[in-house]
Amino acid sequence: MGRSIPPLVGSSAASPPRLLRFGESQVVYEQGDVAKSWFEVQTGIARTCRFFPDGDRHVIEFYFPGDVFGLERPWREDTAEAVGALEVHRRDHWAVRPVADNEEARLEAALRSTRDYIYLLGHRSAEQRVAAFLLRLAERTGAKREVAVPMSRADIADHLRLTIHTISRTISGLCRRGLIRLRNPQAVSIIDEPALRRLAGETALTPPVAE
Amino acid sequence: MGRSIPPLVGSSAASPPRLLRFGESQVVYEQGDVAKSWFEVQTGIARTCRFFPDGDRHVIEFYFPGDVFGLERPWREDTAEAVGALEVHRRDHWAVRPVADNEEARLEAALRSTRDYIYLLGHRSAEQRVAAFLLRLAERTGAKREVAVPMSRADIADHLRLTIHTISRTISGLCRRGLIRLRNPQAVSIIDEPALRRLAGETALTPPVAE
DNA sequence: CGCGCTTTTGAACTATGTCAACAGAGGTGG
DNA sequence: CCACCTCTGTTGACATAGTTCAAAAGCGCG
Repeated sequence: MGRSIPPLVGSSAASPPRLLRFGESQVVYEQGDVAKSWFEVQTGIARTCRFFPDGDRHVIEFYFPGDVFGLERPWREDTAEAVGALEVHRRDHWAVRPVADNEEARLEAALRSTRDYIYLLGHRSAEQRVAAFLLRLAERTGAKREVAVPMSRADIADHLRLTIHTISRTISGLCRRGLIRLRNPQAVSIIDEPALRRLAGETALTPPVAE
Repeated sequence: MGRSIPPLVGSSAASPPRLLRFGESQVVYEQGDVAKSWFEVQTGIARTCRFFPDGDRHVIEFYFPGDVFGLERPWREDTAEAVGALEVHRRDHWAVRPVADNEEARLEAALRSTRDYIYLLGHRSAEQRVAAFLLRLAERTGAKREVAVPMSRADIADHLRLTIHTISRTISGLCRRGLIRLRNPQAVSIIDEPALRRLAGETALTPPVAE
């Protein structure tokens, strides 16, 4: 499944993108900050999260190389952090930004994807969520069989709204049933993709959308 | 809490709104239809839902008099139905539509509200959800103490992602604890609003947004 | 009155969370 | 190079919120 983000417009010659590097869990920007720029992942993975008064964390989305994030204005709706080593291009000027039409398209896509996410959260079991997550991970990273899982169990748990225990148990369960194999905690082999797909449910998730 | 929907523009003289009436559970438009018009509730309540292959239903939102719904294009993302008797004004022409800027604002508001909704679904207990639902109902209908609950328990359940049993039990529980009183299943009196608010959690929900 | 709805309530079940312990990988310093 | 430490992931035993199943209670309507 491809990216549905509209192409960017404007010449970057006007303000060349700056390459920024972040380490494990370093903050790219913080919830509530004034938004002055947006980012494109070069290498590594970024995550956006919201933190709640009760100390709870919600991982909204993961961004992979080529993905764009941090487009929202005027304030950051969420905090962006590096999952492991991360390189991003920062664009400082709003002149270099999706045009208005595309902005609307972007928001619509974001809304649609958010709704699929609500479906995942509201209507699917732990096993279905994990299956769907792995499949999407494979799709998004272009992996066929050997899927890299660079984020921690805690990241996955806070994204799927489960605990690390349930994630771990569920993954073990999928292994036991022969749907996947675990070379190591960060490397999953998909053995029986059709079964995994069946488990995840037909309802494909729409691709993620930058914000 | 007020509506955050931008004001509408365009003269309705060009195409006068048409008044339509619907009865209990009649369909205003259906998921997948081509969107040719949008609606403003005059009297009664409308609900938008999504239906899933497994027969599951998700009630996305309720719309009260003055609320606008069905703005999305080019296809209906969800089905709109009447909750009891409903009168709406239909606007047939897209000329009479929020302007582009406002459209963007609307989508942003919708996205924000959807995120609060995710928070409700992902991080709150049944009791907290029901409390929040009742308070929002009161706010939206301008009720102080005597809140009308025109939708069925099934509607509420499919909106809060619980079963009718849990809804019913939870409401009974709130009664037993003296936070509310139940004159009849469709009429709740809020007795201890501060306690109800505390229960619902600080995190106020943003007002609903038409689509 | 009797039927068909919605709501309420009770009892048993189950998925997931909580608590607790252990295992393995990697890093650091002796 | 090994001993130790920390951090993450795994696993087990138990707790519990919410579901499921079953039935009764209220209510409108023919």
